[in-house]
Amino acid sequence: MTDQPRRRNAAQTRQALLDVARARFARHGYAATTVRDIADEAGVNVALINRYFTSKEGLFEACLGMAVTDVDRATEQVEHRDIAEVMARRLAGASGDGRTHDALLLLVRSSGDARIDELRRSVLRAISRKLAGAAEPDEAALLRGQVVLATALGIVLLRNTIGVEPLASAGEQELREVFTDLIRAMVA
Amino acid sequence: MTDQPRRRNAAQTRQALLDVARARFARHGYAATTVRDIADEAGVNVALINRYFTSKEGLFEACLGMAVTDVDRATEQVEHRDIAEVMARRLAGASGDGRTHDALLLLVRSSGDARIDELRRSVLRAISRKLAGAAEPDEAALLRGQVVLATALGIVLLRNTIGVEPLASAGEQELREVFTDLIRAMVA
DNA sequence: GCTCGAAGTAAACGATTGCTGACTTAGTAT
DNA sequence: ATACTAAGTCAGCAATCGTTTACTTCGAGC
Repeated sequence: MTDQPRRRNAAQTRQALLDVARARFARHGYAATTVRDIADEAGVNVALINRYFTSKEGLFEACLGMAVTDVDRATEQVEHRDIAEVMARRLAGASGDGRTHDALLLLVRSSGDARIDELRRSVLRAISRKLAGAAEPDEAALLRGQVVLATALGIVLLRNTIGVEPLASAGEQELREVFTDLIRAMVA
Repeated sequence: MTDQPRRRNAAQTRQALLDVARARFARHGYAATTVRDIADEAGVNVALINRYFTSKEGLFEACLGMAVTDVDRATEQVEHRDIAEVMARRLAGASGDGRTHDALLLLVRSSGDARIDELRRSVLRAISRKLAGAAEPDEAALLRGQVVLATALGIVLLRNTIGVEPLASAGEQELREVFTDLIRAMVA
């Protein structure tokens, strides 16, 4: 917040739209999310979505880009052997840690556009490569990395979006324990 | 097929709608699926959806019910200690085995209706209870069962819906191997 | 203080959504 | 053969969707 809160600020408005859209796309999916809902929650006029992002799909793609940036930043300085530990901590984090969870959820949501879907696939592959725990994993290791990724996605789904007990309100400690066991069996 | 194919057959039409709807709801989600799409693919008039299922949500709920029946029938005569093996085989099955995969996918799709969501949660809890491998699992065992369920859901998502390689075209043998390892580490 | 471009607003557009009611057709029982 | 009911059709409703256009308002630079 280096600049004082101007009432008219394009960058700020753009960011507000991105934040709201990301959360809603992640939690309810693309089709179930309305541009009017997004604009209203962001306290912004609907037309600005098209002005800043061309279309609803453009906004979705921008959200995906932001999520990718988040994932990259969260993993770039982490040693391969520590990835699992970091992911366990993020996953087990309180439900309030929406950013990480939404980033993962976004990666399983589709807008129906083939080009965006391909982008999403490449990101998922990149993540599973890191989860495989090797710089240049062979196919078998990559497969196991993707199974770990599948578990992470499933956990976020069951825990945050659907809210299945006791997983939804499991403590960070015990969840991390289970996830660590899993990783040891899969990629260690 | 005990009765000859009459041209007008309510039960047959109803079932055709159910089959198509289940596949589309599972693969594209509730909101992204159109009643007209369902009717067209089933070769049936749109109005019949409302006649037989009251509403789009009614059809969705009926699909969920059918999926529940499928899951029950697939697990009722299986010993607790064999559940994992059975699930591994189903999961690893060819992508053509749509029924099992769609049944799982349906359980992570929401229509937005709170009552249906609660039904869905109870089904997911029941499955994870079986996966926990004990008749009366304690909370810790139940949690691990839900993590296994999360993995299964994530795998179907990545493998069938999104199509991430090499998971999407992994052979039944190797996938089953990995999943068996996972279960051994989680609930064995 | 005036101006001019950027930021934001309002209203409506065409298309599509789920759904309904009046209608037609097919099959069966008498 | 005829009548009656169930199965299926058709056209259109009201609501909502994403998007566009013309407009108003703010705020910085001269």
